[in-house]
Amino acid sequence: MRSLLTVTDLPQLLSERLARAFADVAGEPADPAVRRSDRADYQADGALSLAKKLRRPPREVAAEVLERADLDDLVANAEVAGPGFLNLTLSDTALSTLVGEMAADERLAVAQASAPERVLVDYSGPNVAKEMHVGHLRSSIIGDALVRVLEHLGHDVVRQNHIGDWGTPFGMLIEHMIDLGAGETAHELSVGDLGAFYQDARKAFDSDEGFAERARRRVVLLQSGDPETLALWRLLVDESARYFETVYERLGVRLRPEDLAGESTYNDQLAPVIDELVELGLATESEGALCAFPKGFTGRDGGPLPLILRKSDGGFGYDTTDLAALRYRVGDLKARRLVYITDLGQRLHFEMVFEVGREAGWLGPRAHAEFQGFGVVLGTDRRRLRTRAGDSIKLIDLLDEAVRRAALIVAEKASHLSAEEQADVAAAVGIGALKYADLSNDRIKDYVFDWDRMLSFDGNTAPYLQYAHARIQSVFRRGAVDRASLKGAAVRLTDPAEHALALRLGEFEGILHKAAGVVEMHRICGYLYDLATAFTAFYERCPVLRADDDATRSSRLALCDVTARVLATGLSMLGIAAPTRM
RNA sequence: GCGCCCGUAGCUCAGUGGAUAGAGCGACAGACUUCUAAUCUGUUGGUCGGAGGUUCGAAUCCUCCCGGGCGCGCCA
Repeated sequence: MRSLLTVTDLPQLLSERLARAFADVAGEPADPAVRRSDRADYQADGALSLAKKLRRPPREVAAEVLERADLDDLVANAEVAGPGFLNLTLSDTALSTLVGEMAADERLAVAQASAPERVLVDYSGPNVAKEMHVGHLRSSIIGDALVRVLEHLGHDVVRQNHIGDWGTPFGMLIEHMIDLGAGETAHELSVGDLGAFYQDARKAFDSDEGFAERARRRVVLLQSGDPETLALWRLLVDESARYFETVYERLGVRLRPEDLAGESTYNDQLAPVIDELVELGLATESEGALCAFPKGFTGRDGGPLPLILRKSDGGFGYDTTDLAALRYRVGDLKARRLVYITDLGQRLHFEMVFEVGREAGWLGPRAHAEFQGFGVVLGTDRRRLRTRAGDSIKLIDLLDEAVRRAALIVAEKASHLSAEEQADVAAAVGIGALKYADLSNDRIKDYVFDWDRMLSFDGNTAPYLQYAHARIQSVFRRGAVDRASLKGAAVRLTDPAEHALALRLGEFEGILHKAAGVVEMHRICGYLYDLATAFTAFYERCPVLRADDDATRSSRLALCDVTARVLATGLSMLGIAAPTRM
């Protein structure tokens, strides 16, 4: 039987304890269905469905479960209520023990996975020589947050930045680079003027037949491995990669050059992959192209829907590349869980890729792939976020504006800080607000982008959480408290607000597991907001530095310390900084 | 045409089988010689898009309909 010393996930702990009793009563495993409750700390609703199965009165079943459950060390009060709910109130001593465990541990008693899983996360995926936009923002920060949580939980994470670094556009891009000269190209790309570079190349391609012809020839040279062409291509890719790095650095997304695994990575695997699919009988000739028809997908005409393995002109498209990437990730990188984070528009494509992967035996018992898509970013007019001219907004412009707006607020409200500190805080608040606005919404839904709302210090925003964190820090400063000394502090909960705060603290670990499992970072956001709310209620009611006696004071300081660390750790899981002064 | 996703308070969003559906903003009324008022307290506000169904119990599961978005063979 697990105790508070090994588990800091309260609902899970209660669930485990009750599960034994439920199993005894049911004669087989039965879900206790533990939930938060507004009538107690938690409620367990499992007796109702179990009663139905056993054809017994629900309250009688609930009472028997309670009779058999071993909850004495955790629960102060447990009773059958309503039609057969079990209302559970945690004991203050149990919660004190739990907070004490968190206070004494660097990791806030969040366990590392005993059986780490190799998880591959595919995210960000910008295109070479093209500007990054809001779509890359979502993929980048959701992926980054997922990676941070998985790593914190002790998993073995492989990041893959599947950049667009191959294909027919590179003919025109390389020719445009030749026209500009390498030096000028490097300059344009390094200063982040990729939009102009790409558009100029496109313009030349569309308006100048001679250029278009050169571009087409250049594609052939590129695909045939012409050394000079490859060198030019390499330059283009390297310059773009450098640019991506500066954006990631600015955003606080921890993608590195070694995480790059663009489409070109799989060039020499395309033919072998096709050979394997042919051998397995999964490839079919159709309309001059070689196709795979995964089971269960139909097209406009009601016929089977293909992935094009080899185009009728002999070339390869992204279907083949994504299949090769899948095979490589499972076979060579040994990933057991693969998470793809792209916009929802690509769902069908990836579901088809995964189905072929299953039919080919790459996926199955040894590995599974998940498509975790996200919705689009809308303006306050409820239409896709764009510039007034109708272009997609450059990601870097968005970052600049976030920090600029935050700086105005900081200058007004934190004039007591030095100019340098103000700049740091503005960056943390601006970028944090931008990321939090995205992460705090359900990934699958579209969300409305609104500067005023995301930068507000009220409500479920990054600035509110950052401020809550900074306020706690100021308590330590004001009281000249050595936080290290709080590690062994005895926690005593007396006020209901302390009890409520401790409950929320005891849910941290479980939230991380849940968020990583279903790739829903907004669960972490909602949790941190609840925690901050519980803290401010505590802070309003319970004097800390002015507590009546030393024992209460040190207990409350320990609550402050653990809360601050959960907030900072939680925000860091989201890739958001928590300044100590604001 | 077929498929996928979304529809919850005036606005922005939580809540996916449990008790009276929650939060922030807005509006209204309060609380600062501050442990940081960048905060907090209270009031206001909902036929959970609609109609059937399953269930002891449905915002949540099923079916149909309405509205919005996206996708459906050689672009990614």
